[in-house]
Amino acid sequence: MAKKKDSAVCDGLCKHPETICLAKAELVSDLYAQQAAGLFKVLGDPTRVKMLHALIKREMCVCDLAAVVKMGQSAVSHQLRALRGARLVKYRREGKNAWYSINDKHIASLLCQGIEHIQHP
Amino acid sequence: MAKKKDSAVCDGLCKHPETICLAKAELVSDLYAQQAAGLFKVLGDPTRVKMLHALIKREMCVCDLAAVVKMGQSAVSHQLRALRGARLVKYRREGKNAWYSINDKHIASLLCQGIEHIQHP
DNA sequence: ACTTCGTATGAGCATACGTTCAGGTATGCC
DNA sequence: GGCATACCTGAACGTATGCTCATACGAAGT
Repeated sequence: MAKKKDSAVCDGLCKHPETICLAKAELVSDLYAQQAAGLFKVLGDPTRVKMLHALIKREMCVCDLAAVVKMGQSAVSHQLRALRGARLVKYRREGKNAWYSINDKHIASLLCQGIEHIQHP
Repeated sequence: MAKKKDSAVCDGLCKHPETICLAKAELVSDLYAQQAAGLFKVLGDPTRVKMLHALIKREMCVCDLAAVVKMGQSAVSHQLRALRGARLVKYRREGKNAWYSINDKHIASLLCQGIEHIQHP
């Protein structure tokens, strides 16, 4: 009768204890998994993909970006905040304008790889 | 008085019409942005990052994966469904077990690049 | 100083996501 | 056949996400 199923199905060892042991030893840490997921999560929105894609080519200010991705200035600003938080973009103020650009070449590469991937099924 | 602000701040042309024009011309299509975001979104969860990371090294069955990432079998199965949906993993059945593995080398590379990136601030 | 313009921010709301719970479907063994 | 095992699936629930609206802030221009 006693059924404490689910996570205890194989009670930590299942049929393949050595596989589990090896995999556990090589597993990314919780922290790294969390941070990597955080990075990908920020890339995981169509609006942000478009914004970043546009910023790869050239520095742009907020209202230009809004025009390009056809979204409200507020929405764009919120998304830029997310991108800033993840250090994917940097910005500088010049008078009334804020100029944004890609912070890191690796980010551009990551994004492009993702876009390329979906084109080769 | 009349205030139709926000997306119409610069009414589509702002101060930098040629920038906007160029950026619009080079912008990724809605479809590609959507799909790329979809790909990154699937990568944007710590549990799935761990699962994929483990699957890079070796093929594993569901209950092994559950043990490794310390989650319920049901949760893992749901996540695998998402990974299957995005074609990030493939699986084969062998008797009672379902063996999962990474579907594509590009995915492994993408994931690793993400993990590496967070280690080099 | 007052207004205008570009941008940032907070509240509110609808939707999407991830986990758990409770069954449901095959497959293998007695 | 009957039962246990390995996995899948749908509903439910709390939380997170993305957009809009309204407003606030700071730098010009008058």
